[in-house]
Amino acid sequence: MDSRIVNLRSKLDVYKGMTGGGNLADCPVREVIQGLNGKWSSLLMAALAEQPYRFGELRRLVPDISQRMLTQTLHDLQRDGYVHRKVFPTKPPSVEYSLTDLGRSMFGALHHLIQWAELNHDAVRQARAGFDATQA
Amino acid sequence: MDSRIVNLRSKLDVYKGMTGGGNLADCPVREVIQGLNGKWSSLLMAALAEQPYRFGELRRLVPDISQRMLTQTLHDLQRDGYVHRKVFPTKPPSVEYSLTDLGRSMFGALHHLIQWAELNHDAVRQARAGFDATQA
DNA sequence: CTGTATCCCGGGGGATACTG
DNA sequence: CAGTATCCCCCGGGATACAG
Repeated sequence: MDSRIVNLRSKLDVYKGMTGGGNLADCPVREVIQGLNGKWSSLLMAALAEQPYRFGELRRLVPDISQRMLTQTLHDLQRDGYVHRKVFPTKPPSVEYSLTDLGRSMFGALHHLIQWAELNHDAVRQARAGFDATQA
Repeated sequence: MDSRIVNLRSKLDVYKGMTGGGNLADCPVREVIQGLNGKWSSLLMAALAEQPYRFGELRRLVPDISQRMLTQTLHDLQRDGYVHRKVFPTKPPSVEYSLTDLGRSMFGALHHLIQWAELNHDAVRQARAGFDATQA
């Protein structure tokens, strides 16, 4: 069996998470991808991939995030199973956020994209500049 | 030199695209990542990774995208250098969209995330369901 | 210290109609 | 066929104030 045959499965079908007639509206892959679409999701994943952090540490680490969005993004990441929230019943209370196994697994994939962006952001910048120049 | 030393470079620093005191506000990696944050960007990249498509073909391929967002998303992807737009001066005119080398390179990285999503969306779904159950 | 609760604004994104 | 143009709505996300 030619391995190219395998590759004939449409990348769009892979995206849809199903082959052929699947309804694109509610497709599982899109749900997952959009969970990372927030302004701060991937950044916080990168931070927590480094080590567990407390709430205040994260806030200092990412100075331009609002308290509201930090809470909400962590909440969303926890909901999707990427982040574990551990409360220490001290006074005043402290909370530690860390990646779950699922979160580390997901970041392994996300990391490729981040590394690509680091290596190629110059090319993207130039593409934008060139494109904008012609549109002027 | 211990290879673990290399890994000591903070994943957050990698994300910032600079080490240490970089300003997180305007960091190149974030710019690139957010270029893919749109609702339709990654989906269209997946489609065009398969093969070049004409405008109308894409619209039929993704029935739930509005004409406006298809135009705009393709425009944005072209601006970032991922997509090439080729006009055939026929009557009526036809336009073909395809990935550039940069686009194919970027999709190579994005593909990891899409594949991960396909393999693990069940786990994410369950995490969400479990989380929502406790919050009820 | 770690959050909610409100208020508010800008922009992403849908529906529809019109043009080359 | 492949777009623009316009209108409009919703919600992501910031600022601020309050609470356990």
